[in-house]
Amino acid sequence: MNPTQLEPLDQAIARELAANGRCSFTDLAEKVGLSVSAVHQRVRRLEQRGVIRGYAARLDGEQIGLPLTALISLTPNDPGAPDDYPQRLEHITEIESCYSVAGDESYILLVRVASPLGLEDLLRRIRESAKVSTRTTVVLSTPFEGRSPTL
Amino acid sequence: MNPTQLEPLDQAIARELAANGRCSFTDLAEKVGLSVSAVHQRVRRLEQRGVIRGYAARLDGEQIGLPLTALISLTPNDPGAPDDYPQRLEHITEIESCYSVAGDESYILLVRVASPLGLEDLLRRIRESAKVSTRTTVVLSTPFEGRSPTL
DNA sequence: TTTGAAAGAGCCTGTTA
DNA sequence: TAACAGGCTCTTTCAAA
Repeated sequence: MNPTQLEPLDQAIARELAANGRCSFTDLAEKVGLSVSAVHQRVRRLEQRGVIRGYAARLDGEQIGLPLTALISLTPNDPGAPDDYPQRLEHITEIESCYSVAGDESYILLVRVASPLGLEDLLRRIRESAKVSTRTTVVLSTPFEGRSPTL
Repeated sequence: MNPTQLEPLDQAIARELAANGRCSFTDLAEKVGLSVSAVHQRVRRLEQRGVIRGYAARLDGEQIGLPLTALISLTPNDPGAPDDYPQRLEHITEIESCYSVAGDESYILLVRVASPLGLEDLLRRIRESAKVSTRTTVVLSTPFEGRSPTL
């Protein structure tokens, strides 16, 4: 599944792009010590292989009108039902991430909403869409988030 | 703090860059219906204001050698100690995100490691650095993650 | 897989409206 | 604020090793 392991050069490229997603190929080439075209080719390959899944601007929740973050744990109401919860939740755009977890609960969602009222409405939609009970943990502040991994 | 609210044009730009962080200014200009230089100016302003906090390649944890994700809840050992936990944890690069939360626990961390042994070692370092008890929820799979918000 | 070169596309500044 | 025009940089493809 994991062919060999990421080559050091690819590792360096991925690390750099994780930290600075808009880095130019020229800069990238300098940093990893390859020609521009060689770097270009490797980046394309990393994208094709799915090592790089995409690029995103990281936005400030406060400033884009979604100041309220929460973690929502899901417990199935009907333990016999088929486990298609992610599909049932996919259309709810307030859900940024969905993790299937080991433990008392089945899933944990990370969501962002505009207000407590928005959270209330979101919870209602999650419960209805997925037939689950929810337990919500409100995020008070975010000391740091989305740091790039050390490869 | 949130001057007025994000203008529709800035909103469109932020939305596009959240979905496609490497989008060229030329494409961006077409999509939002402005000239390239006007878009350029707005993007720079969004970056300066901190609406856009940066750009990142989204990497596949499996393929970069960090297949194990976990959520770790922290409870202070000494409730009287000053609350500088984020600072105490900042240097631990396996911690991708750190949320201060309302509830039984004080913080929730999202971490990525290479193996169960790596997780064990990480937990030890977290407990030592921050003087906390930990409760760990292992992520079994990630149906989706880091979706861009709907502005 | 890497390089270098070359053409085109895109970036970005200064100026004008 | 936005558009335009320039000079310059970056991207992308190609042939060669």
